[in-house]
Amino acid sequence: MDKKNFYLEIKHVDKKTKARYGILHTPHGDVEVPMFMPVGTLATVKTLSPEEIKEMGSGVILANTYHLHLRPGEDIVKEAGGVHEFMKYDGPMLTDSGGFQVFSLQSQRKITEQGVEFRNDYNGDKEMFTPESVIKIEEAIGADIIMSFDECIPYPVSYEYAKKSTERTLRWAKRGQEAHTREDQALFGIVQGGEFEDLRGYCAQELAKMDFPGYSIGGTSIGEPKDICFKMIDYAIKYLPEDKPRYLMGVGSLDYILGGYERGIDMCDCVLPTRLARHGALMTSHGRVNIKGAEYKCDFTPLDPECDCYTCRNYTKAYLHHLFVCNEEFGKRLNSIHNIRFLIKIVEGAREAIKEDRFQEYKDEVLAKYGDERGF
RNA sequence: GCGGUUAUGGUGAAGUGGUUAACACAACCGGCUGUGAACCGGUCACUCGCGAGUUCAAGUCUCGUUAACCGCC
Repeated sequence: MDKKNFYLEIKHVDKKTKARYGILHTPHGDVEVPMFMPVGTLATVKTLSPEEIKEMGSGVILANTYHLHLRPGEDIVKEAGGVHEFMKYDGPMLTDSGGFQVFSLQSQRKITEQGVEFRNDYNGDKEMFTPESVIKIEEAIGADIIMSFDECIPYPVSYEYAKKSTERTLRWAKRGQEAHTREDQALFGIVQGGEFEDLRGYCAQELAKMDFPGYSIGGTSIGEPKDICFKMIDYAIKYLPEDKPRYLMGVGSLDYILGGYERGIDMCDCVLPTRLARHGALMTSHGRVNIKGAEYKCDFTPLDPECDCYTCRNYTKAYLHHLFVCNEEFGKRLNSIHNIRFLIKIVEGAREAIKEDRFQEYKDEVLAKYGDERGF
């Protein structure tokens, strides 16, 4: 990886926490960290156009190697000119490797040292993902940041299994790194290790030795308690190089996001805001709003008067309620615009707070306001 | 006027005389964390048109009655 193409420029570290503010330079532009990345599995953030995503202030968006391999196939994405050209998004992009699908589709696959066997449900073919083949697919897709092929270890899990799996994930990281050829893509290593301090530490140290341009912390937000998630970060992050970006995978509720930033995380992603939006759960400055509720039928006020998004500037809760009840696509879109913007605005506030050495206060204030038991 | 058919929640309806009246939609309330997710879960008929009867036991059988629909005068 050419250092001129991709690097993290740390501008400021919060005096009282490990939170850091910086600029991540990528082949498709510079973005500020810490940041939140919306998920666009199939080369689309469901219901949203690239213009809408940009207007929300989103830095990077994700796509998924496993899903794009199945449909339409990486060769078609490559023929289109790469994922940016394919979906007409010229900002930075990241592809997840399919490691999470090894976890979420676990009933239909078999893990071996070589890789993961699975069945292509669209044509019935038996296929195998290996650390090398996944990198090859990610190169064809062409995102700016790509992930190593890993196994996302379930929670809870035995120490023996976590150890075996983590060692294998490390070998896979090495194999992926050796297979990676494109100079304009940053390949991240992924720290696994379950909830075990020694395994997390060992995995982080071994990955650090391999000198990746960035590091992910994986195996998080899969049902483990919050304190365990934070420990998994702490166990790993002290061994990760300061000057490289750290990506906390799959984390999307406010307490986890801000808790991650507090510990030195630079980027995280989650389907939560977009999925909640499509299912009618909206994140607002006065708590969660289930827009399908009958109480909004005649509520002609904006969803969140404190929000500057397109939805809140133009539409009422009564209208959003109506669209949801009628299962109208436009409702899902307006809801998604709002939830992502809401989250990104809080992240923007976090960046400002870090610059002014008041991240702790900001976090406490935000969580006191939104992050209660019915929070998000 | 005569003969026949039907009658079960807001709706569409299941329901050999035997616990708690199936299921679906609607309604109401939740959930969703590197998206197999326009998804998933919960609540919603102390009662089967009405009235008698038979029976240990009736939404189910019998009689009467009312209503709707279909025939025939």
